Amino acid sequence: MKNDIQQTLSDHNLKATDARKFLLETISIEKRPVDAQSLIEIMQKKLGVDRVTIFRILNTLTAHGILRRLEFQEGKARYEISSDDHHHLICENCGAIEDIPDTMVPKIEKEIARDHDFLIKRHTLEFFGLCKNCQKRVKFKD
Amino acid sequence: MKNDIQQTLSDHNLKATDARKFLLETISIEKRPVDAQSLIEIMQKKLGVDRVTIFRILNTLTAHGILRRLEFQEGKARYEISSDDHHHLICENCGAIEDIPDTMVPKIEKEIARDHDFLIKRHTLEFFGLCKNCQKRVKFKD
DNA sequence: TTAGGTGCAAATGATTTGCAATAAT
DNA sequence: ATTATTGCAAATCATTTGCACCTAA
Repeated sequence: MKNDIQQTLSDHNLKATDARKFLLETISIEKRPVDAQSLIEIMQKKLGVDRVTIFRILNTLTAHGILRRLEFQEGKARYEISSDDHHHLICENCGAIEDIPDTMVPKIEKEIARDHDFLIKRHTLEFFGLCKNCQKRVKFKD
Repeated sequence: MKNDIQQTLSDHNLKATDARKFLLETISIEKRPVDAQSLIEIMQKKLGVDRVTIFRILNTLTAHGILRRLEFQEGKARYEISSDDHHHLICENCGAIEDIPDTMVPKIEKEIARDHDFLIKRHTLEFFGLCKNCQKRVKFKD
């Protein structure tokens, strides 16, 4: 009996190496998208995996659509398990990230396809601002 | 009589140096968001400006809201003059970038502010896919 | 067994930092 | 005259590449 992760990998004809399994487990557990550096720190301790391997795994899994690569204007990428389309509310003060479902964009995309004759394959929609808690604490809101 | 660019800079208490004026002119002329490297190549020839200066100008002008920093998942930033909110249709084949007006997101933002108690300060919405021309030419559309 | 993965060293590309020299107001 | 801005050299950070060795299927 294969578990979810093993199954996912074998579905994509990817070898189920320790590094890949551990990386997928770690990302699954994290509630917010993680950057390569976090994974490197965790996996270097636990498994002795080289940083290069982690970048390679992230690329492979992203290419296979198992992971989704995100950019929050930090000069580095973050990754999350691919799941239903959703967006992120990113607090610029504490870094909290909340997921919100994607309800409007599919509609917009149809209009765009029609009006601009553009074939949309993917999109990114992120909101930056202050979460509930930080609104109380931060003085300069604008 | 100050021109637009000089006026903008002085409004922000920024000195109107040749490098800044030239950079703003160049970005104004470009129809699509430019990356630092393009500016470096242009400005190094024309004015002999150092690359570091260009990065610093981009940071300063972005901090003052004169420019807007964009990330199209290329591992580098692009910049455009801050203007009305709009989004981009980015062709993954030829790199063409088309602007489209932002009509829906303001509505969405109100709902989010209400439902999630999140203070939105800015957002990014980009669509990736194939432009009209490339749809005809590219074989593997998915 | 064997194609696909990984480690290590070194390279690349984008962007930043420190400090002394320089120019805009 | 002052303070902001620039140039130059060197550093940092994220990510990639080449190649020999290793291992999951």
